This record gives sequence, C-alpha cells and structure tokens, in this order.
Amino acid sequence: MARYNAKESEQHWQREWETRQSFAAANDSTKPKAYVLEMFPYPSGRIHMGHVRNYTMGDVVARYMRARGNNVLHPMGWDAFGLPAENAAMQNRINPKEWTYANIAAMRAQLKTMGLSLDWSREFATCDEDYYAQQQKLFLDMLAKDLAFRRKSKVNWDPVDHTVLANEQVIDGRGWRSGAIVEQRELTQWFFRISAYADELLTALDGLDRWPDKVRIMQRNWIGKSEGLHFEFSLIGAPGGFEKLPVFTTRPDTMYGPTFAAVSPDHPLAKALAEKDPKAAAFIEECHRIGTSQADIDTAEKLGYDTGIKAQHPGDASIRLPLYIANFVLMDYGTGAIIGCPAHDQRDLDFARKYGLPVIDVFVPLATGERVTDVAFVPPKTDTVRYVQWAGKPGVMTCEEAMKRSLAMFEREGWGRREVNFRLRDWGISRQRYWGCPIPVIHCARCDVVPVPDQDLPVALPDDVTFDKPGNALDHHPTWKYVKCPQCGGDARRETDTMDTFVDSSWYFARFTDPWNDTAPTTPAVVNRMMPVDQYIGGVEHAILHLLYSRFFTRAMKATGHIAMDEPFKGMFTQGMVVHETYRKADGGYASPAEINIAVDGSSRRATLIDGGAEVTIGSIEKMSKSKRNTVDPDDIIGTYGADTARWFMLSDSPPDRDVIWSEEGVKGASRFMQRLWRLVNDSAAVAKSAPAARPATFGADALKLRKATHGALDKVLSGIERLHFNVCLAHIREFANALGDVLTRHATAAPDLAPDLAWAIGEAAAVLVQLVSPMMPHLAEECWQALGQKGLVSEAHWPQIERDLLVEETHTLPVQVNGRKRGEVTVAAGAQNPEIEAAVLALDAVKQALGGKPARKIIVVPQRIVNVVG
RNA sequence: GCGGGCAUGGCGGAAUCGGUAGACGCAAGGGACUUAAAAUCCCUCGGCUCGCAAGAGCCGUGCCGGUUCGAGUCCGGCUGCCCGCACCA
Repeated sequence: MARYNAKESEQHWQREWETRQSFAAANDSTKPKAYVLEMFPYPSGRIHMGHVRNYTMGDVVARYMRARGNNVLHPMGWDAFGLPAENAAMQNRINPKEWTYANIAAMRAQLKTMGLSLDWSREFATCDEDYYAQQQKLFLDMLAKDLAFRRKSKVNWDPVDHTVLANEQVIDGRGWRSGAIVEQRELTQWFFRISAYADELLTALDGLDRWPDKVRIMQRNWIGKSEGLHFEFSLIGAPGGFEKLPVFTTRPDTMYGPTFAAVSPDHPLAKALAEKDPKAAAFIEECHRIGTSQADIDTAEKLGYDTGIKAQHPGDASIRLPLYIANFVLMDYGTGAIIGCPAHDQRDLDFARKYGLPVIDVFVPLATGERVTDVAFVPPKTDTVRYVQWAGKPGVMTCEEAMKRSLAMFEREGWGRREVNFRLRDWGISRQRYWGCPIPVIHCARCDVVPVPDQDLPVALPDDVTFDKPGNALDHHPTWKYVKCPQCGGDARRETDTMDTFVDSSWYFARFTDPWNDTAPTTPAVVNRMMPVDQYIGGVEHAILHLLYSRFFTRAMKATGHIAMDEPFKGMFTQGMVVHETYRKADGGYASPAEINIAVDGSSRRATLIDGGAEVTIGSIEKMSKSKRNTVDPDDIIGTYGADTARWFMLSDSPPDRDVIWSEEGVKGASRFMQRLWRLVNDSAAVAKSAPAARPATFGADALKLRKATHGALDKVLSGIERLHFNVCLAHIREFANALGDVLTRHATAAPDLAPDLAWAIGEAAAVLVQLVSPMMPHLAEECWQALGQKGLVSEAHWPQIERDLLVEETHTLPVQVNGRKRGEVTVAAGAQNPEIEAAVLALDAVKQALGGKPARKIIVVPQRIVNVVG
C-alpha cells in the first residue's frame, strides 16, 4: 500500500473545506454557540512554533465543539499596530502600512497551511481603518462618561529620539535605541480610568472558575488592595499651604512606634522646599539620578534629608517627629508620605540606624520578649505577640486584632479613618507614535479639548509620512494636524498622540462577532449572543496586562452600551512555551539545529557541524529565540512532514500548560504514527468490506472486547479534550490504535472468513479511531474517512453516541493486599456482595500464607477497586 | 523581601475520590524480514537479591516526620529548581 502523501492530501482538503465553507460561524444559528479564540498574532512576518502550538490547541477545541453540535465561532485577525513597523520604516525606507500588510499576507499564507478550522470571513487587522474607526467611537463614548481623561504625568523621555519610552525600553537609565540618558518629563497624557473598577475587577476574579489560579493570583497582586489608616500630621515649620501632611499606613497598631516621618522626593512639599533650600534641591536631584532598574533598587542605600520640619502626632501632641525627604518613599502609592516605625519595618530600621534615630518596640515576641536590634520584628499578622507600646498601653493579642482595635479607637478619637488603597494605577494610553490609532480629539485655544464630531470620523492616519526625523511622524506631517475647531471654527490642532496598542487588543474579541458593522463597534443583539469567549488560549506573558485591560474594556463597553456583560473570557488557558536544545560552537557562537548532525552512541549523543564536521557542545534547553539560534521554522517542518505531524507532535508528551521540548526524534515519532494510522485504517477497511451492513444483533467475545475498547477510548478522549488534557488524549488514542492493530494481526490471515460480527466491530473501531484523531490530524482523518467509505466530511460529522453499557464490566479483577502489600488477585462478578468477596479472598493460598495462620482482623473491600486484609 | 508553582525510570510524562506506581511515547539493547539500506514487525527496558527456568522476595515517586487498613496523592517541617511582583508604608 502506498504511503500517505501528506503534502497532496493537505492541499486537497484545505481547498475542499474552503469551497464548502465548513468553518463559517452563523450569527443567527439556533444551535448553542461556542466561541473559541486564540490570542491573535502580531504580524512580524513569519509564524513561529509558539503560534503553531497555540493555534493547534485552539483548533482541537474548536473542532471538538463543532462535532458536539455547537455553532462554533473561531476567528483570526492581526494585532497590527506597533513600533516594529516604524522601525522597519526607518531602516528599510518602507511605509509602515505596506510593511504590515505584506507581513499579514505572508503569515496568512503560512497559517493556511496548518489546516486550522477558522472562519476567515471575519478576518481583520487592528490597523484597518474600519476597525480603528470604531475604536475611536469607543474612545469618545468613554470620554463622555469620564472613563477617558487627560492628566499631567511623569514619563520617560528620550531626548535623542524625541519620544516617550515604556519602562521596559529603559535599560540602565538609557534609551534602548538611542543610548541617551533618559529624562523624567511631565507631559499631559491621556488615561483610561481603570482605577474606578479596581474593586470590581478584584472581586469578580472569584467568579472566573475556568481561569488558571496562577493568573487570578497575579491579577489580584497587580490590583493590590490594602486596607489601613488614613490620618494627618500637623507640620511645625512647614512652608505655607503645607500645615497638614496626609499619611496612609497599613499598620495602625504601630501608631505609637514611629520615630520619624518622610515624604517622597516627588512630593509637592519636597518640591516647595527645594525652591528655597538648595541643599534639599540637590538631594532631590541625586535621588532622581539613581536609576529605577531592579538592580539599582536592590543595592541603593536608604538616603534621607532632614527638612528641620517637625510632624506632630495627631493622637499625642507631645510626640514630634523629624520629617525627612527619603529616597525610598514612592509618590504614586498612598499619599507619598509615611510614618517611619523602625522596630517593625526593615527599611525604616536601616534608615533609623543610618541617621541615629531611636527605635521603639511596639510589640515583642510572646516567648522571648526580645527587643529589636538589627532585624525588624515583622511577624505574620495572625501571630499573637506582646504589645508593650500599643496606643500607649500594654496587651497580648494578634497583630490583626490590634490593627482592628486601633482603627476603631482612632476613628472614635476623631483623627483617623479607615481607607482602602489600590496598587493599580490608571492606564496611560498616550504614545508619541505614528503607527497606532489616532486619539480623536482637537485642541482649540478657545474651546480647549473638543471631541471629533461623529460625521468627521474616522480620524485616518495619513499615508504620506516620512521617518527621516526622530519622534512622531504625525507631528512632523506638514498639514495633517492643522484643522478648524469643530465648535468655534477657529484655527485648531489635532491630537497627534496615538493609543497604546494594548487598546487595540482589549476589544477585538467583541468585534469578531460582527466585523461587518460599519456604524458601531458592536451589534448588541449579536455580540450579546456570541460573547463571552468560551475558551481563550494564549501565553502567560499576557496574564496581567492584556487580560486585565480586556476585563476593564468590557466593563467600559457595558457602561457605554456596547455590550451587556462584565467578563469577556469565561474560560482561559495559558499554554507553555516551545523550547529546544542549544548548540555552542568552539568559538562561543551558537549553531542552529539545521546546521548540525547528531550522532548517537548508546546513551550518549554527540553533535557536529554538517559543514566541516567540527565538534559542537550540546547546551541547555531554552525558549526558542533568534539570539540562541535554536529556532525551528514551521514552514520547514510542514514542508517535510506535513501539518498533521507538526500538530500531533505539538500536542503529544508535554502537558499543554508546560513547556514542550521540540526534537527531531519526537517529530519523527509523530510522523511514524501518522503512517501507521493510515495503514491501520486501510487494513481495517479491507476487512470491514465483508461486514454486514446492519449492526449484528449479538457479538462474540473478540468483537465485544474490541467494542469495549472502542467506546472506552471514545469516552476517555472526549472527556480529556474537555479538560484540555491533550497529551493524555493522545496516549489513549495510541493505546486504542494498538488494540485495533492487535486484533488485525491476530485475525488478518483469516480475513476472508472473518466472523461477520468481528468484521463489523473492526469497521466501527476504525471509524471511531479516525474521528478521534480528526481534531488533531484533520487532513489525514478526511483521507481515512474516505478510505472507510464514510459519508460526508469527518470535519462536519457529529461525535458517535457512546454506548455506556459497554463501559460497564461484568466481572472485576481486584488486587488483594494483606497489610497494604499486594499478595494476589480475585475475579468477582460485578454485583458481588462483600461477604462473597471476603470469602473468596480468604480462600487464596497467598493470603493464608501471609496471615501466617492467624485470622484476619478486618477486611476492607473497596468496590471495583481493591481488597485489603488486615492481619 | 512578598506571592505562587514544581520535584515520579536514561528522557517527556501517566496515575477523577487516598486504592495494583511507571499508561503512552522518545531514546537504548536484542532479534526477524532484506543482497543491502530504508520501511515494517517481534522481544527487553526503575533498582537489588535468589533461581537453570517459570517465577519469587525486598527496595523505590527530592529529604525527615505524621494521619490512615492503605499515601506519588492529605498534614507538618526541610532542600532544590522555576515563575510572577517588588523600596507598595
């Protein structure tokens, strides 16, 4: 029999699916909907193995749901705005738009070779005018609801490139491209008021029970809710307007332990002091010079500047604390001012020791009563400790209890109140870039900020831009920004900032439900039927920002009437990375997998360069990356082995949430299995020809055994896909294929006079096997489906009914343990009662021997599982 | 520093509820077919001990302890690795 020709077959079936529109979703279907979505790609130009893994998993779920009878929405698009297009424009003198659309075309062609069951009719790119036009409407609706606003904000400014940099683009205090020292500048920026939903975004996490715990915990920490005490110090000797200093602390129980107070170098009070006091100004300057990178923070010494101002304790006027400007106090958390309690905070202790400030123990360990010396005493809040300075009084209680009682007391005394603080900041979306969605507002000297009127939307990006100057090409454009004010008709200027590309990806999933609507972002009747996404799949790297922004955006769209739900993603799954061995050459450089030969000698492996044969060291397994040169091109794999092989390998072995190690041997194993299935199905088809058309009334022992395996496999694989345990599903499929193979080898020689019931069972088994592999290897499955003479396409077939009565065994073989050690087995009827089983067990020689003639004290029978005799 | 996860053969991993640890695959070794190779098929494959053999026994899921008739799984304490956040008051 001819080997399966993946190349020919895959092209053929991809064309067939396209002509039949097999994967188009219907917005008006009466079937239950299922929305399966993988994170859409950035059009870099080529797909990589991470994409292959992500889209294969999504495709298995989509195909599974379709065969379950759902109306499946499984779309694809492009997250197409962003900096790389501008960099390419600068380097290669190509227009960002041309570059992006050329990349999309190349990647679409690559994706199509994977045979994904996508509804391509809904495809769009976020840089399509049709898409960002609707995004501008959403922005204006949010502006009207005060969910979008402008505020002055500190940014990283690259003075050479004339651009704002994200924190990730600042490396050791320098711009990642220009290498220039980054300045902190105050600019007026656009924000989304995500903080208004902080509490809701936090509490709603509890309801997302089909999300990974890990992601929920990361979001919880990111939102960072903390409860504490808000109060004000009275300042003695402060400049005008700064008589009161608001402070937030999460430890109200330590209110009688501070020995200093401090404000951030960015605090308005610090700035006011700097104007009159050159030394203060110099200190603040120094603080700003110390970088914000992790390494800097780890090593930075605690530094302070004594302002000479005294902070008077609101509960006891006799306590007057020196007020410092301190480099470790952050302006954007709490009020930018702290109380320094050295005994119970390590930073405060370091600071106190450096400046010779006293240390007051508020509480001490119950057991030892030991006082603080070099290490601050910070026990878990639930620990019971001895308070020696609690609100001036002693007591023994947990910190939690003391905090609660302190708060209540201070509120009663009238100088403090309970306050909730969040770590979550409002979302700054202004980017001084060309290749993004223009913020649709006009600045007018008379009317201030004027939204672009509806009839003037979209604010389209001009195509005739140049990148010969650093900075924002929109700003440099000779005419684009000069407009008349829509309100007063006077000379005005367009906003030249564009939106953060995270905005584009915060609602694309909703747009997929009706991308044809050119009058509104969504069509409520449709979006409310097709959303939420039932299964979303993507990398953990988006666990915080993208997912949090999307959750916020869905709420903002609800507030502006574009959707009727809060949560966009009902089920969420984060898949692991694709990793590969690395190869190091003698000169220290990396070699790519395509450049080397591996020789196996027993259990040891040696790598040599194909060109020249020089020895190469096999290095650690790392994430596939260009710098380590350990990438494998999906095109090469699909060209050599076919898409089905690549898909099968991606799902085998490693659990989907863990990293998968790409190896040549593994791919070959997958390819071998594909060919094996092809033979198995063709052999089965030959045998099944002699089978009766109608299902036999009774089945003999061999046929029954095979049918049990068939329906057992069906049950295990389907429930495995449901739980996304793809690697286990594949093992069950292989096990079932082995079982069918055994039957064929045992009976193949007798094929002509094979019992009709067995022939029928073989036909059934082969058909089920093909259907079970169809979500993973869809092309091969179609080819096999045809070889078996089945009607229609397997991609459009419904799952067969699982015959549950075949899953029930008539007899059970139970392992028999004596004192927890296996000594034998008994086979009993399914309905056997315990006394009957116990008698059978005690009759076993091995059991009698193990008991050494003594009677059993107790017999534990776990039905259908195990028997344990206690001697 | 804070938060979370993981640890099972040579390797990736499997083991709904606590119930025969090592499914399935990769690699390796042996054999069959073949002029040969490829392909395919069969056998072995955690360790130790005993046995000519069929087989039998003991040990074994990072380490120490506990709960239980029974622990990879539950509890307490360690060790190592990985991830996220981080001067968050």
